[in-house]
This record gives sequence, structure tokens and C-alpha cells, in this order.
Amino acid sequence: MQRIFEALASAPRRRILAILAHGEMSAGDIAARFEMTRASISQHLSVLETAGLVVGEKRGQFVFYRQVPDSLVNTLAGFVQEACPIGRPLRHESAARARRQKS
Amino acid sequence: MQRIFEALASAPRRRILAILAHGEMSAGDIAARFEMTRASISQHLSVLETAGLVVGEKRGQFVFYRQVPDSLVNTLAGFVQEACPIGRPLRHESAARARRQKS
DNA sequence: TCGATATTTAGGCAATTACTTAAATGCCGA
DNA sequence: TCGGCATTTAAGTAATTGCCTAAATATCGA
Repeated sequence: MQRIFEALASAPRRRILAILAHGEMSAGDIAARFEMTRASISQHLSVLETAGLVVGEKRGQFVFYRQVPDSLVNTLAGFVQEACPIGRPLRHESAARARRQKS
Repeated sequence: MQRIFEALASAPRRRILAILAHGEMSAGDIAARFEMTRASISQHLSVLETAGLVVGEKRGQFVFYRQVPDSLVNTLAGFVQEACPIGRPLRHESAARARRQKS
């Protein structure tokens, strides 16, 4: 929980998650999308992995990273449930609030 | 966005949000729930307010804080949409993933 | 108006973060 | 087995964070 939110506090790390939303990718290919050294990206990946948001799998010369399913969304959903005004299931929040605000 | 995730990276600040989920509360009453000086809580409240997650309203001697509706949930929902494997609406995530995992 | 209460602001300090460059590790193919 | 590529680890540095204490600001009630 703490580690997940710390991981999400960094824009490059959020961007890495967005990239990995489309499928796995090697560390080098990820790094190629940033203007930052490979070492720095490796550190970001390690933060994400420690938080349990991604896993890296070494295949030959490369390390392929992918998202851990559920981890992110479950944490955020759980947090929203205790941090948002009670009695408002996550799935209805947007519409329900819009209605309430209008009236 | 950046400010919101930075705000959420702190456990005390997340706890403040959870407290304010039940309704508004004065800065002092919030601070009373923490083992931390009022000055520190005031700083946390200021971070949350700068992020647009809460607003403080001065009434007499007190400043009452409350959550800004939608702000948190909309940001998180928007982020999940681009950071999670595509084609999975937030409202179905938990159940759908549970089913998928079972099969 | 005075003294007490509520809150914020200012200044300082220790710990952490986010980069960097350089070196180490591991795997591949000639 | 050697040279080269992919990646991580190590070490250093500048900037930021989170807390504190002390001081400032504003409001209340007598």
C-alpha cells in the first residue's frame, strides 16, 4: 500500500505502467522511450517491482517486464472505498456525484 | 495529477482523506487524531488543498476542511484507464479479474 | 482591549529521492 | 573463450520531504 502509492508518485513510473498496459516489454525498450539513462529506468522498474506492480522475467539476454494483474486496480479501489464519502460504490461514483451536484 | 499522486504518497495524508470522507472537520480536530504537531498537520492539509483534494473554509476561529467531491475518484479512475491493460472498464475490474483468474 | 485559543508561517535539520557516471554481472555468438 | 550487448549495482550529489520548535496572525470572550 505505502510502497504502491510511493511508486505512483513519480511521473516516469506512472508512464512505465501505462506503457506496460499494452503488454510486456524489455527493460531496454522501455528505457528507449525516455530521455534518461538505462540505469535510472532500471531503478524505476525496481521500485515498481518492489511495490508488486510489475514483474520482470529474464529471458536470455533480456529482462521482460509486465504488469502484475489486479495489483494496481485493487489497491486503488480499496483506497477509494475508505477515502471517499461512504456508501458510494466505486462503480457508481461518477454518475451519482454528477446527479447529486446538479440537484 | 502530479500533485495529487504526490499528496497520496503520504500515509498521514491518506488518513486525513479517510477521516474527511465522513464529513468536514476542523484542523484542530483532525490534528487531535494524530501524534504529530498541529503545524505538521497544517502542512499536510496545505498539500492536500494545493492538490485540489480538500478545501478549507474559515468559520470564526476555526478552519473546517472537507473533501472536494469527485476530484480524487476522477483522477484515479482516469489514471487506471490508461495504466491498466486496456478494454477493462474500472467498474468491472474486480469481479471480472476474479473470474478470469479462476478459469 | 486583553489574554487565551486556533491555525499558519518560518526556519532548521535529518532522511530520502532522483538522477548521474562508472563498474560489475550475465548471456550471447563468432 | 572472448568481445559485445543488456541490465543492474554502486557511489556520489543536488533537491525535496517531513518533521520539529518558535514566532506570527486572527478570532473569541470577558
